[in-house]
Amino acid sequence: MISEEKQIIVSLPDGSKRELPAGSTGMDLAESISKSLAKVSVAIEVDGHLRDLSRPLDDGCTVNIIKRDDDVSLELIRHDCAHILAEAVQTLFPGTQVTIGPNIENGFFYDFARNEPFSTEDFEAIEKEMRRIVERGSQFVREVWPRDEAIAYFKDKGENYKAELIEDLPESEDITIYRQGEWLDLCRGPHMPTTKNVGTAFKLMKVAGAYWRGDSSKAMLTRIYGTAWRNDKELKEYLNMIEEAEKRDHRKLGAEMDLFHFQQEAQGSVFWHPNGFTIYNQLENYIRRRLRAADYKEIKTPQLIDNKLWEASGHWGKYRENMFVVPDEVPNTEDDGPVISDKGFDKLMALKPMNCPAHVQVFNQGIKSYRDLPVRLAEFGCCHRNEAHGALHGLMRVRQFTQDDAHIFCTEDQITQEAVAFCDLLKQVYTDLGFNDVVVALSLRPDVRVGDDALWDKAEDGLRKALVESGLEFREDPNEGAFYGPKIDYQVRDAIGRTWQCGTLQLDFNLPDRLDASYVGEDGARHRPVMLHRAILGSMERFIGILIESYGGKLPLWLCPVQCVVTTINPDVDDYAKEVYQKLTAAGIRTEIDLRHEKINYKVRDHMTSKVPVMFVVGRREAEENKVAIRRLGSNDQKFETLDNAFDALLAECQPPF
RNA sequence: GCCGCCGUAGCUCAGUGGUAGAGCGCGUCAUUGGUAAUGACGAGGUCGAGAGUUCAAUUCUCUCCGGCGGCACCA
Repeated sequence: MISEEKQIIVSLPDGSKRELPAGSTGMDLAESISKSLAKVSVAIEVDGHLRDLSRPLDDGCTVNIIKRDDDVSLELIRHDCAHILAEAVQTLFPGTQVTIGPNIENGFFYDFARNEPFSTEDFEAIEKEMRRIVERGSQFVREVWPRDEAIAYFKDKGENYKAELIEDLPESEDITIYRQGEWLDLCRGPHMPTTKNVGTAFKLMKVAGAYWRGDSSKAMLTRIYGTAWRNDKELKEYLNMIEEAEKRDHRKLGAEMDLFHFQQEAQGSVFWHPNGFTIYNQLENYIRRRLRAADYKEIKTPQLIDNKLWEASGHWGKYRENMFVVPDEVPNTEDDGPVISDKGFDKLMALKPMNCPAHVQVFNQGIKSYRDLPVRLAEFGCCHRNEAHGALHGLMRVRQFTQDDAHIFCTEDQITQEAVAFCDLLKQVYTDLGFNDVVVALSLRPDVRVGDDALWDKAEDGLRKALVESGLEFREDPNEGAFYGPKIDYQVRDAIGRTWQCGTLQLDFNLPDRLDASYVGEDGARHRPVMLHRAILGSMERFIGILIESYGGKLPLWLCPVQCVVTTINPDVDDYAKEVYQKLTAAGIRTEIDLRHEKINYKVRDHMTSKVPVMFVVGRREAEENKVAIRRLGSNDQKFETLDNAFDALLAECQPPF
């Protein structure tokens, strides 16, 4: 009997089409292609959206069958893992409420509400239970529930967080539940066919606190993080990568290379050591040269400024909680009585948390004509911010830091040219410093804002054009701009993949108005300039932290604290070594001489472990022939060169990129 | 700031209810060496701070400080 059943037609990624009975699922499609394909399939991608293999296909759609080996299946494995973790935790720790558990980069997490905190000592038992659930091979079954029923079900189980989630889902959305055996969870899906598809390549990594719905006024939940991969090899590689990355931690290398330290009397502020400050100065000088060439004028503004200016700028109201406030009063030095009198609190000053208001003061001196614009004022501006204690992180997040800051005052018509010039300059600097993995975001107008739409149009177009011309890939974030203007943020990654904001370009239509900056236009009337806040490195401290991690301490020669060590094999050649040392030092190469009576093996190891990039080793042979033996960090070879040739080559290599 | 973990010599760490140990580093001596650790000896610690329990606390409890991992924050 020929069925009159309706047929549907679906397209495959290669363009071919297949006809299937209506109601056929992804699995049916896979089976129609081949049994072996069906075996390894875990999901389908329908018109670009991942779906369960068990969902029926729509007529005319394009279907990509996802195999477990495919890259996209990683997110399924991780998401399934989160569910399995939740079931395991509820099995072992009854009374624990589940909340949310998404897949993330490299793994997954699940947030639990429980009176007792979890500890990493619980991991072994939880992982064992997870493996049992995987082995059990329960099917993931998708169900659509009526909203009220779902809310009632979770409330009845004491799962108040889940009930709240459902209550907040839009009416238009189906309430979907995924079952795995006896256990179920509210979930949008999709999932793989069974828990067995998750495999065994997962590991719980850490416990952490996390606020419910990311809101610090709400309950603190316990988050368990895990990592999950397609196979044990991938898992092992990832764990090795993490281990290697941790060796590049700038806090660790900072101590090993004797660059800087922190201590609790000045928590969150850096004590730069000679080695570290050499890097700092080299970097600062490089930026200074770049800025001069780009027609910036360097200034220096006060650290301590009366609160009247902060009130005028608006920071006193909005930013004060992060400011260090200082009474402008001679403190009481008697043993009795308070250090500061009541009156002292009426006369307050603050350490600047940013440089902008001070730069407007410099701009405001005298009368500016449109012919003076753009005015570009740069400062290596030392700022203090009273950051939350939990936010401090080595050089990356400190309480005292120096921005490579500048403010450009220009007309509305100059926004684009200035943005283009800045993006070019930033790209050039990042290239010189060896960065190409930069996350760039363009943040566009929020709902609440100052300035009219025509100005925002001009500003956003200018920034977009600048980014396109600079050739960096970027994403656009609607609504994410500041109320005072759109901005570009440049983020770079540290050794273990955390991103840190470094460069920024922010347009400001507000501050010139608040602080009454103006210029005389061609028409003889006074106009408001547009203000561009911009930094290339962001903070000297943070950027040096990133540099250290990015190079694993093996910095480019021009930034190295010690560029060359001259050392001897035996004391007979001390005089020759000194001669070599003086030649290099006289040429400005940062050189140290090591005449210790140690074996050459010991001295080589010593300097290699301190990451000295180049050693000139001299013995009797070299002294007689006026040569040096060159030993470089990261190589086990040595090269013999005449002193003159070695010197010329080294000197050339020590030159900064600009 | 919130949750959790941690704090022993300059560094990395072991250890114990009866006031401490290793390696590296440091100092002295010997060694005069050919490319990633020469040997011996020695100095060095109020066991983060304060309080409590105890005959006795570095060890157990609490509070504080700091560090680490997250979260929140980073106009």
